[in-house]
Amino acid sequence: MSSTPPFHETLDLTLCGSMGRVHRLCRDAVTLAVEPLGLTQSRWTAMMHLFHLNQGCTQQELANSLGIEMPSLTRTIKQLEQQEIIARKADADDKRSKRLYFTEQGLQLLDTLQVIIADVKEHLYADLTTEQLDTMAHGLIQMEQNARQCILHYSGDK
Amino acid sequence: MSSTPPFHETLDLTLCGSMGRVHRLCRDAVTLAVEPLGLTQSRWTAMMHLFHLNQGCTQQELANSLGIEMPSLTRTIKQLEQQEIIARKADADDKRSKRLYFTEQGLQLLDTLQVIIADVKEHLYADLTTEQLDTMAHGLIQMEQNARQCILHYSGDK
DNA sequence: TTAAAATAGTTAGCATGCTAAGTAAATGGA
DNA sequence: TCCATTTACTTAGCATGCTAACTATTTTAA
Repeated sequence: MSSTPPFHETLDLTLCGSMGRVHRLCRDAVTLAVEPLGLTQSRWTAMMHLFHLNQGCTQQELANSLGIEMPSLTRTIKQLEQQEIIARKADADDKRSKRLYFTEQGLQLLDTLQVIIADVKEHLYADLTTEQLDTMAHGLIQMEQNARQCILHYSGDK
Repeated sequence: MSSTPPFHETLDLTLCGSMGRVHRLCRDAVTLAVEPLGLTQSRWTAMMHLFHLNQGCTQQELANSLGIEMPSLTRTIKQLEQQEIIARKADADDKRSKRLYFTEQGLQLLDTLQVIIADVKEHLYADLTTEQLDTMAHGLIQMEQNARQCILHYSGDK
C-alpha cells in the first residue's frame, strides 16, 4: 500500500491508542484546572456544549453535540442538576422531552469556567501551528467517518 | 491570539473530545472485527503491544508501552491469563517482577489477530494521506507533552 | 548491617463511556 | 379511531481508564 513506510507506520494502530491517551491527558489537565469549581470532565464538557448550543435544547441534542449516548449524558445531567448548575424543564409541547437551562449560579460558574479553559487551551495547543491543528481536526473527522463506516461494515456482516 | 480563526477554532476544546470519540470508534471497529476471537479492546491491544515489545517483558514495561497505569493492566493480564493466551512467569532475579509470554494458542490467536487488524487499519486510514497521518501523529505527540506539562503546572500550584 | 526509600504488582473503588431493556408520550397507518 | 412503531428519557450493569493504599521485594544510605 504505502511504498515509503513513514513515521505513522511505526505507530501502527497505536495512532488510535495515542488519541485515547492524549484525550485522557487533555481532559485531566482541564479537570485539574477546574477542580476548584467542583466540576468533573463530563460536567464541564456538558456545560461548554450547552453554552455553544443554546439554553433550552433537549438532552438528545446535547448528547449529539457531545458525541455520547443518552444514558451517558443522563448521569451527568443528574449531577449538574443536583449541583444546581442546570435545570431540566419539561417541554410543554412534547412531554417526553426535557429542556436544559443554566441556573443563575450556573451562569456565573460558566463565566469562570470559560476563563480557565481558555488558559489551559493555550497551554495544550502550544507549539502547534494553525495548519497542524487544522490538519488534525480534518483528519479526525475523516477517521470518524471511516470508523463509522467500518463499524457498519462489520456489524452488517454478522 | 490567532488573527485568522480557522476550522479548529470552531472545534474549540472539542478537538480533545473529538480525539476521544475517534478513539472509541476506532477501537469499537477493531473490537467488532475481532469479536469472533473472544477479545475485548484492552485485551487485543495488550497482545499487540506485547508482540511489538518482546515476550518476556515485565508488566511495567507493557504498561508503559500501552500508556496506561499498572492497575489497569493488571486486570487485563489476569483475563488474558485465564483465557490461556498469555502466561506470567516470576523473574528469577527479581522476585517482584513477573515476565509475560504468549502460550502456544496465544501465538496462534495472535496470527489471526494481526491479519484482521491489518484489514481494519486499511479501512480506518482510507482517504488519509501519508502526510496527514504524519502530521496527526506528530501533533498528538506534541499535545501529549503539552498536556503532561500542563498537568504538572496545575498540580504544582496546589 | 540494618532501617528507610523505592519498585513491582495487587486490590478496592471511582468516573465515564457503552448496550440492553423499560416507561411514557407522540406519530402513523389500517 | 386505535394499535404498532418510534422517540425521549431512565435504569441497570459492563468495560476500561484512574488514584489510593497494601504487600513483598530490592536498593540505598547511615
